[in-house]
This record gives sequence, C-alpha cells and structure tokens, in this order.
Amino acid sequence: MRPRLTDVAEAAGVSMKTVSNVVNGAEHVREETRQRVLAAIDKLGYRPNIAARNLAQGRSGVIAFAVPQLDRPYFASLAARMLDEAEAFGWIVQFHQTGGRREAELALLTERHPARLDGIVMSPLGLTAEDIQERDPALPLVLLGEKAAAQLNADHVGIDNREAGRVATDHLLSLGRRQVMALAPGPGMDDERINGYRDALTAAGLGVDEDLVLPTGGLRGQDAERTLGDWLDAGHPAPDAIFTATDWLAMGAIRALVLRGLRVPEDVAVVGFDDIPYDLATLPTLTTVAPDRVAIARLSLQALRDQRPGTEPVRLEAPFSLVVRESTAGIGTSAGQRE
Amino acid sequence: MRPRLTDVAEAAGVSMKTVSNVVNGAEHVREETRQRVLAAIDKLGYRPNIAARNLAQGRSGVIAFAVPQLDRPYFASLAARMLDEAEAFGWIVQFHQTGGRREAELALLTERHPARLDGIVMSPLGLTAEDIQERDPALPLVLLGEKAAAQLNADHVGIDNREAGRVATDHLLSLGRRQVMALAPGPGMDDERINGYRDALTAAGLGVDEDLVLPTGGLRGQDAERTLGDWLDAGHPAPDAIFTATDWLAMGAIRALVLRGLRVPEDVAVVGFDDIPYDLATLPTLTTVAPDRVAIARLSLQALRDQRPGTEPVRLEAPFSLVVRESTAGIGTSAGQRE
DNA sequence: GCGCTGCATTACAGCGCTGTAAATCGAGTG
DNA sequence: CACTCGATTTACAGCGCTGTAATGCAGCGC
Repeated sequence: MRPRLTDVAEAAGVSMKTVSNVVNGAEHVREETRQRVLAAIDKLGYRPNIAARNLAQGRSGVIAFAVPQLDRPYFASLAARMLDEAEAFGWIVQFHQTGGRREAELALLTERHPARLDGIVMSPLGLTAEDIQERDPALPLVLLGEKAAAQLNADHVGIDNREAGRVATDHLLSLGRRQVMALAPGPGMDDERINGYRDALTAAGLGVDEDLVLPTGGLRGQDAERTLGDWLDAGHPAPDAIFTATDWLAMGAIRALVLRGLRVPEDVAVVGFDDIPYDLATLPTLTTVAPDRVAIARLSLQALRDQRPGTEPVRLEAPFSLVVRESTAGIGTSAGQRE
Repeated sequence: MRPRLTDVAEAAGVSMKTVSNVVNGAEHVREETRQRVLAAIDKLGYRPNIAARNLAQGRSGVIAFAVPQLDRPYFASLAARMLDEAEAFGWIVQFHQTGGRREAELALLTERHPARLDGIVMSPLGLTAEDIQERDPALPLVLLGEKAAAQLNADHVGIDNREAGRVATDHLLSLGRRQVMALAPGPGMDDERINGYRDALTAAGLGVDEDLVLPTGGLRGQDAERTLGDWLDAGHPAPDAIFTATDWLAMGAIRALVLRGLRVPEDVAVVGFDDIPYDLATLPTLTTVAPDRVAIARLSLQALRDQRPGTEPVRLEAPFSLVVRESTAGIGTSAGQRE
C-alpha cells in the first residue's frame, strides 16, 4: 500500500495538515518541523495522490490540447513540446483531434467530455467568433494559429507570420532571385504570411505581381503540385524562386518543378514554412521558417494558467528563425541541418 | 454548480447508490426505476466526476503511452490512433517521450511520476529483460515493437515483421527485379524484417547474397544515404531494387540513388516500411508496408485492460498491408494514394 | 500578571463517488 | 397467513487530500 499523508504525519509526529503544508510549500512552517516532515516523506517514499488532490480542489489536473490532426508533422512536433512544458506546470495533457471540424472544436469548448478540464489549448480551423463568445467563461482557453489570431477574440499565442513571410522572401531576394512566386492555400488562409511576402518585394522596390500569388485551394502537397503544374503547363515562364505558406506546399511545388525538368534550387529556389520534421531525407532538403515551438508551448501554458474570466484577452508572440537548407543553398550543403 | 449524484437521486426519488448503479450499468435495477433515473440524469445534465470516481476506485483513469519521440511520424500517427481507441476504454492517455533511453523507459515503469497510472503502453528501445522482471507487477504493461517482441517477456502487440518483409520483397521480385538489396539499421534492429527479405529470395530460388544486406548503423535518412552512397561510390554495380527496414532509410536511399543519376523506380525500385504520413509530397512517393495502426492501438488497450498479475504474457498480432506507390509503380501512377 | 498579537499547528468537514452490508419488497410456498 | 428467498434498494463508511476555523503558544507592553 502506498503511504498516505496520515502515514507521513504519524511518522513525523505532526498533523496531516502540516505535512500537506510542507508538500505544498505553504508558509508558516517552522524550519525544524519542515525538515522532520521531509525526512519522513523521504523515508516512506510518499507521493501525493493526484486524484484526491484534484477532488479536494475541484480541479482535474488535465488540460486539453486540440489540433486538427495529431499525425500532421507540424502538430505532432508541437504536441511533443507541449508535453515537455506541461510537466513543469503539473498538468497532464489530453490530446484531441478535431479534424478541423467546427462541431468537434465546439464540442470541446462546451464540455461534452466527462472529465472536467482545467483548460484548453486549441489550434482552431472551423470555430467562429460567436462560438468563442458563447463558451463557458470558467473554462480557460488559449488559441493558436493564424486564423484564431485574425478573427477570434480570445487569448492567443503565435509567431509574427507577416514578419516571418517577409524574412523568408528576403532570403530569396538576397540570393539574387527576382521572379518570386507565392503559393498559399487561398484567401483567408495564411494571408499574413503572404502579406509578409508582399512587404519584402515592396521594400526591395520590386513591386508585387499578384499574378504570381497562386491559391492552391488546399493545403496538401498535391494541391500545390497541381496548381503550379497547371500554371507551368499553361506556358507561363517559370519563376526563379517560390515562397510557400507551408512545407507541404513547398514539397508539392518541388515535385511539380522537378517533374518538368527544372532544378531546385539552381533554376528555382524554394522556401517553405513550419519546419516539419521529415529529417534530412527529402531531396532537396527544405529551407523553411521554423517557429519556436518550445516558446509557443510555454507561452500557451502560462496564458492558460494566468487566465481570469472577464479580463481582456492577451496576445503573446513567440520567436521564429529561418533555417537554410538545400532548396535554397544548393544540394549537398550542410547548412541548417537539424540537431 | 454541476449536478452531483445526490442531486440526481433527489430528483428521481431514489438513493444515490441506485443512480450510481444505473450510471455504471449494474444489474438488478428495475426497468421502471432505471427510466426514472435516466430521465433525471437527462434533465439535470448530469456527468460523472472522474476524479471522484477514480478516488473511490483507487484508479487514476490515466494510462501512459511512451515512445522514443512523439514527433517521429510513425509514432505520431500511432499516437493519434491510440487516442481514438482509448476513448472507448474510458482512458485518458498521457504521452511520454523516452528518447529511447533506458533510464527514461525504466523511470516510467518504476513510477517516478506523481500520478498513479492504470497502465503503460510502451515502444521500448533500451529496456532490458531484467528491467521487465523487476518492474511493479501491479502496473499493467504492454510493449510494442520488434525489439520487445524478440527479447522481452511481457504482453506484446505487433505485426508479423518477417511476413511483412517477405511480402515487400516479393513485390519487388514480381516486378522482375533480381538484384534486390536490403538496408537495415544493423544487427539486432529490424532483423525479422530482413529475415522476411531472405525468405522471399530463398522461396524464389534466388539465394541470399549477404553482401547485399547493408547495415546503415543508424535509423536516420542520412545513415542510409551515406551507407548506400559509399557502397555505390566504391564501384559496386547498382542493384535493381532495394528493400529498406524503414521509410526513413528508403528516403535516404533514394537521395543517394538520385544524386548519382539513377532513376527511381526505372533503374532501382524501392520499398520502405512503416507508411509514415508524409502525404504524397515526396518525389517519388514511397511504396511501403503499412501496419494497421488502429488494430495495434486497439489490441494494446485490450491487452492492458485484461492483464492480470502472475499470468503468462500474451502476444497479439495486428494485420498489415502493402501500399504500392511511385517508388515501385512508376512516377505519376496514382495507385495506393492516401485517402 | 494580564490581555493581545501573530506565527505555527491542528481538528474537522467535506470534495463526489463506489463497495459492502444491511434493509426492504414481493412473489411463491406450505 | 407466516415464512423463505431472490430481487431491488438503501445507508454509510471511506478513498486521500485541502480549505477553514480554531487552538496553542511565545513574546510584548503596560
């Protein structure tokens, strides 16, 4: 049988509550008493019973982390960091997959699940501003992602997508490229990243050719492959660089280019976005914008913990970096390798 | 305030315990009483409090799912399925990352974590047979993966790696390939998959050339790229097909081939293993062995639930399938596309 | 010496649920 | 009609912990 608070109390010759106070770092415990209690805890190998603590506190010790799909590399790697960071906050993280469907996201907010949650961190796709308003204000919520940043009035953590798009495009310009295309799922998705692309072109005095901003109509690699492929097959001259709103789109774009005899990066340099972990196994490896996932995770949890009903939503910004690999630096370069 | 069992009891005019019995589907509740209670539950919107239930039952309602790294696509996609399936079992899944380090894996078994666990599903890399023996027998454990299958005496769930390796190699032979190479991390890792490769060659009357079985010394794409690259650069004639023990190795091998002017699959067909979800964005997309992850998840949880201390370990087998894509069927084929 | 102050500690009532033992009910039996 | 025996329902004691209120106690001023 595991030792309980009363066992420790007996061993240390104090009351159960004093042991509780020591365990929880409460003030007003004499140093000598504390030492005696700690010795007893150590001797018995006592560990607090979380279920009982949560029951007594009316908390569950569980937060939800909801993403469209956990097996999408970007979310998987973010989830991994969320797990690491949550430990320091004493939270168990319950992952959820919403498929990006509004009903699934809403269901989480409206507590269809039996276990009471202490909070939710979500990367929403379908949620509307009204949904946010109607949610239970007692359930802390932190949102991630560009869609949430633009349209939803709640605590938010993310990177400066516009600035990141600018930096990525600047990188292409610094390589001497002048015909820079942009590929994004479409209006309303990843707009800020594309605005950053426009910023960079404008700042370089090149002007923005909106005909070079192609909507893929979807975020899968195939969507980009088809969109760019059709465009090239229609006889348009190939650009000398492409900035894509996600790595998947970049990989699809590279397929379209290579299948048509164009070399990456010699003929066309490509920069992606997200830094999804596909090792260094693709050809070429991808230059990309890498959001600081550790920061995103940590800031989210802090915001969740500090949230109070009725106060104004906070918006926190995590840093990012540009990781230069083969798709802009050339095949065989070792720059920017992972680890 | 959330309604409690007593609130429902009062509303239905029965005792708290009867409501509890209804909620838990116990026998010996008169149908009329059950209906009355269900109506009250529905009216009040009652949901059981998990923390309290767990406290009363001495359980935590939490199981751990431990993998080396959650951001490795194979594990991420398995974790996603584990999540789906655990819901039906009423378990919250707490993910853990061990990095494949023995200490981290052992720490999980020996309960360093404050929250009591109802069980552990783990994909171990460093764990030894002694570690398994010395673990707390009261903590149900289910292991995944080939290493565990071969060396560790505990409940195990996995696919028939040897048969899968045979099927994959057979596929290459059925394409008319005769010089089939095998790439695996090294002795002791993924041996069964390579044994399946040997089976296929032997059954086809070709005999096994052990010089064509290359150990990569690691499981990253770069390891395969370097190993195969060095081998080709040493002047060996290229094989006309390669079977690799994992998709990462396959992608690295393809890099090595393409960088040396060889075409995949025209010159060299490649089959990987694991079906990691990298969409259809790589060039070429990869023919691979796809383990049935849903089955693996479900069988693991069943085994965990049904485990009793002191009984013989059970070994369960999940199905797999061969997904044929471009790396054997040719660029532009649509066969085996995801979704 | 007395009352007061403030730190240190304790007693105790739950948190919401389940397991156990006991109570109650109702039909069948003699 | 009392009695037996399942079927059904209830009472109640915790599960291990924390919040609150109360208590103990030393030092201080008068």
